Amino acid sequence: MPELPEVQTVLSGVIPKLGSKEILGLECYYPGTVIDKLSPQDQAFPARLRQGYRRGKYMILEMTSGFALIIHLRMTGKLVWDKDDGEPKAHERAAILVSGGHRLRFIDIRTFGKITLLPSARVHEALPKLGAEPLLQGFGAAYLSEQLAKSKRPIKTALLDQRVVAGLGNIYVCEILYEAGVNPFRPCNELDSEEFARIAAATKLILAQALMHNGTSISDFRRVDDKAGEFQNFLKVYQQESCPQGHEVKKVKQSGRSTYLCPVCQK
DNA sequence: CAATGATCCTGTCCGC
DNA sequence: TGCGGACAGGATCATT
Repeated sequence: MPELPEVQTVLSGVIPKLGSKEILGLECYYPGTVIDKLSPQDQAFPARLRQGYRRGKYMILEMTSGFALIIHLRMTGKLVWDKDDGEPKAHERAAILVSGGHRLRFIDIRTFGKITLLPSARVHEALPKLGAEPLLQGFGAAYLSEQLAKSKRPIKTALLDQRVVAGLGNIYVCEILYEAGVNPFRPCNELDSEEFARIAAATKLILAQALMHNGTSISDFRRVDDKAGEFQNFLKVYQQESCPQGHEVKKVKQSGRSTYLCPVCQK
């Protein structure tokens, strides 16, 4: 599922495709996929891309017209660069039309993904409250400890909370906690500063490695050019039978989600 | 306020 | 071969 490394990988592919081409419009083929916050007389198109950036799992495309698109892939969303034959493909919920006969197809089997069109000045208020960017300096052992030291929540649940850390999902949280040697069920308030430090370091390490390998193609994640990521080849516990030490990996339900862990390596 | 559960949705896989 | 059910899980909203 698209988490920070996958979203960043998709965005890094989208930016050069749009390049200096003209963005002609935004079409919606499934009710609710496009959230249009403009009044009818507003002119968002045509425009060019001014800048594209990521915040948590959100992609933000700011256009020269002063308007912006916020794109969230949720679970099955994909952005596919393709020739424009004027027809939406299977599961295509929306499309960004581009000059030169191309379109960026928003393909999303389970329809949870969203594209929001709004004035650039309102992007900040339109995004939900998000925690620290895990790859930036503000995120570290001190931040995690400050955020979580008093919480009784299991550490895994806390790391999935986008208000604490922006961009983590089920796959990377499982991998991070294995790397840190911390059991996902441990309550946050029972973790010591050394364990918070290991979790923070593991977060940065795992995300950097995943980014280097263009994300994880579990199920059907693809880049804009339809290439798969490669980090699935480096997973140590998620959907694995045994950990690198040869211990059996356990799969257990934790607040409705599958948690993969090695009970021997993770204390 | 914190924690849990339901909800949205469809393709895939498993057992019978 | 077909069918029902479990499962996948990000984010939001409702409930306890």
